[in-house]
Amino acid sequence: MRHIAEGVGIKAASIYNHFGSKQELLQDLLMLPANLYTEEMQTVKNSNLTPREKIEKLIRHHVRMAVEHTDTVALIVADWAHLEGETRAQFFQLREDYETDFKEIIEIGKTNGSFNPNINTDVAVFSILSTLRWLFSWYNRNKSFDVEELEKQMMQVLLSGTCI
Amino acid sequence: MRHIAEGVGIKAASIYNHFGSKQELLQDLLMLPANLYTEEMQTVKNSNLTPREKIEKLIRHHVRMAVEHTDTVALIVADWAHLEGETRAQFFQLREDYETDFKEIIEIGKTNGSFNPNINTDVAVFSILSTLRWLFSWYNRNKSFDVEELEKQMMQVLLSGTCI
DNA sequence: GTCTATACGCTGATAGAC
DNA sequence: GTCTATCAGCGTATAGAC
Repeated sequence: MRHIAEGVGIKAASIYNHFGSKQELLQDLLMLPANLYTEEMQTVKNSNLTPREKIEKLIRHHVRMAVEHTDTVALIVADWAHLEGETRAQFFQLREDYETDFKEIIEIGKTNGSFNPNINTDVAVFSILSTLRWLFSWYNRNKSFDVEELEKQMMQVLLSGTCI
Repeated sequence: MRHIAEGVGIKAASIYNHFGSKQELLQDLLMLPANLYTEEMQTVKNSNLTPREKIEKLIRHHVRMAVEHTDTVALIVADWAHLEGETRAQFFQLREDYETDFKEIIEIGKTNGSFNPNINTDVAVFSILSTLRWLFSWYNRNKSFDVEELEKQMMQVLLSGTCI
């Protein structure tokens, strides 16, 4: 709290005029951006895009978040583990629902020919989301990389692989 | 230190008869397994496998580590950030060298037709290693998954992608 | 090599003056 | 809404008995 206070030019005690506790501060910083992923998922689900287009739109959203809100994504990925009680359960639920929706899109895509039915959906989604979650750390070291090129590359690597 | 001591049935103070400090304990736990990745990379580099086979061998090694030494990999991935001083720099170097070697294999593979020359090597390697680093957490929730099937799936997802 | 006792810095948080 | 003063708890680590 002392470090955070120093960052905004006040003393630690003054933070408690704005947030009830350190935990409440963490919750306010985490949950709002976390909900952005859920909202994007709802938009995608309610669209009439193909499964392939839906996954591409979600990937683009992850890339945009990593690029435009690098620090916020870093906070979510690194510090969700410090959430407690009700809010922690709520975050877990958001995350689990997101993954379930993601998998469902892939499953449907498997049946209509846009995704390879031989791949395990669990493994594939884990791989895609692992990469997208930590993309902020890659971008932190490659800030000059063109955003549209990054989107294109992520699409190719995550969907078509690195081989010929 | 109290928790660790409790885990082995002694008091926290007694740990200091075996390790000079908490930091030293962390270093001993981290650096030995971290070197296993470097050793495997040396073996692969000195082999006469094709680039594609080299990457496949490295992927298999990551999967084996995640499955057979789940807790150790979790420790490395989560707690390397708490390393200090000389050892921290040493860990960074190991990791950086590993990534450089990994990228070099892909680059060579691009020129002789086993990897897609249109993909950005940095992005591809980041994606592959992100997945492999966090695989331990997936396996923690899917311990019953067959190891050979997991190897096969990882190979397919990371190298050929999820699309048709 | 284990224990108890203890030092001491850092952390989150509160009380109360301004 | 900010500050100073202060607290209680926890963390790592040491001293010294057994």
